[in-house]
Amino acid sequence: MSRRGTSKQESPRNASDIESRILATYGKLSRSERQLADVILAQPGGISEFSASELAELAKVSKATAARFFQRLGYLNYRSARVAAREYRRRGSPLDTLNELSAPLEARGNFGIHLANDLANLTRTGESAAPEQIDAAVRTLCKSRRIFVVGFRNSYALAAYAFAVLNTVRANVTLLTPGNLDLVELLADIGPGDALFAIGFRRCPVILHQLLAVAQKRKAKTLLICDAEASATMQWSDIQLICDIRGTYLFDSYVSGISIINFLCSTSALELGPSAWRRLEEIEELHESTNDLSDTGA
Amino acid sequence: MSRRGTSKQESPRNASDIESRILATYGKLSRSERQLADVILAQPGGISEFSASELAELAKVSKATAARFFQRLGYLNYRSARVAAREYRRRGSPLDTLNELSAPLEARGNFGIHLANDLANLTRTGESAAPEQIDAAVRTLCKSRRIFVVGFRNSYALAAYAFAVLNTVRANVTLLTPGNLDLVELLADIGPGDALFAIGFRRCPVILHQLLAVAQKRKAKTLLICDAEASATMQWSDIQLICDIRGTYLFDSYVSGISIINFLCSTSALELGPSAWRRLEEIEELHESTNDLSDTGA
DNA sequence: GGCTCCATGAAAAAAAAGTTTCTTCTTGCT
DNA sequence: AGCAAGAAGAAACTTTTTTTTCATGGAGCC
Repeated sequence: MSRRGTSKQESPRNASDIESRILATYGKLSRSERQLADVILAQPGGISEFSASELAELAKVSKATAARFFQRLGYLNYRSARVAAREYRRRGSPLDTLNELSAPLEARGNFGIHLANDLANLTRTGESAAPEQIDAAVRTLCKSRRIFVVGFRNSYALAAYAFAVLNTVRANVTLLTPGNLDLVELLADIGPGDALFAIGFRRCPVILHQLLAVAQKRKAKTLLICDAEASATMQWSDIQLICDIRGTYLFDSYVSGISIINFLCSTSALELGPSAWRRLEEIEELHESTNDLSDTGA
Repeated sequence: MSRRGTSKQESPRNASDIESRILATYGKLSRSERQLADVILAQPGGISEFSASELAELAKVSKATAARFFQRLGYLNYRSARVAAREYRRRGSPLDTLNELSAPLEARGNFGIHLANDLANLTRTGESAAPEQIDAAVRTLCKSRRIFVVGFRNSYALAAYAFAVLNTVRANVTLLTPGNLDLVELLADIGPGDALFAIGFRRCPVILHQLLAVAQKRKAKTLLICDAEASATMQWSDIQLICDIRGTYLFDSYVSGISIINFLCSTSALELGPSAWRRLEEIEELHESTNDLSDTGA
């Protein structure tokens, strides 16, 4: 019982978060206070990541003003504002429910953060992508006689995707599955006119370097999709496409890799024109004739 | 030359974030340190929201230990760890990108359009995602004794991804590779306490239905990631996560699928807690001892 | 057993952070 | 102009946080 927090301890307002409180009084703020308000509102992570002094400094305002600001906002002091912000942000975390009463956990909030991060990855990747590298990649994918697709560990999934899509668009695409001896055959086989399409995101095995190096030595084109940290690998490839892969928590995000691969293959299909369409059509017919797809819809 | 960061200032490691640093040494930590590590890893928002004292209290450990912990992790002091965490989290903030570019995407020609489409897919998927389905999915991934991951055609790549990530987090995960006889073995083997994690995007073969149906009949949990058009398949699964997959040109876009899978696995790791972290560390160590990764960076 | 080594917490010391006081400055009003 | 009110910074002050020092206790070794 007892809605704690309505006591004199805290603010009379029951406004939930700092942002609301600020916005509710934004018009009545003085110049310095507004500077502070602006700084605070501009923090996507909320104020709990900052000390009052830091905020003051960011707003080019004295610590005194900052201290007063939070009191005027209705908090007992900065500390209580900070923990309030933290609690607020925390609502909706799966851990919450886990810790508090293991009943139905409600994971709403964090998913949003996760998606926002992936959105940012995509956007940044798009911004930094070099058009001429993309062009070169498409040309390579279209003009090479044979294409070998390779990727290890996490990158294997992307390689599998690239293979699946590319293979519907053109012939002579091979996915080198890790762990078998195809790799050796490749080394014996690859040459001018071929291309090695490598996916080499963070934590990729050294063998990828070796494959790229050999392919290059044999005059095959080498195309690498990787992240910015893979600079060691990049030097072994003719064309590099660099993706943003930052994840919110433990794992890197590969959405931008997937997206680029899709784009490359789509564009290649466009470039190949009728031959690609004919192939797509044939594949479709094959599936229909074997009747193995279940797309009857709703 | 010039491995910045080797100076006395900071750590010799170039590990980017605190979580990585912790995982890299998790096994070598003492009891108290591990308590701290657990508390820290359990914070989805990172440490920057907390003071070292607060962390110490949460971990039931003295402030002294906390202070030492961050130094041992390679930071100059707690403050620098906190700032690092904040910076790390900040990179890639959606605000960053939203504020800074927003316009130029469309100036990027077809690639920009393509990316914009993927962005929209992600956003829509996020908006329509049902939190209780996500919760249920995470619970299933954590609590099931064994998990079988399956996907055909394009969905195979996503299944491979799901397998790769899930497998770093928990044991008893199996990827059913299409085309071999594992499928039959599965049918004989699966039962209550197991889960079938199926990726069934458009144009999936009927065998997926069959697998799901059998799993369900045998009281295994069935979890399906699919698109809105797969309603025929959905009826065979206990939990459905529906992604937007509209592509700009020939191919569907799987970015939202990748994103959801990443989220599910991350959240599962959080929920599994120490057991997941220990596993991550073991895997990391195995790779290090076999020396097969090439992460030396620049 | 006696020894060292190391982890740990308690407490002291050092350093920041946060709050209050006091003074200055601006602004608006008469 | 003179005055009052309020805002803001500097600096003094208080509180909290962080680091270091020191003492204790346990694990492993001779």
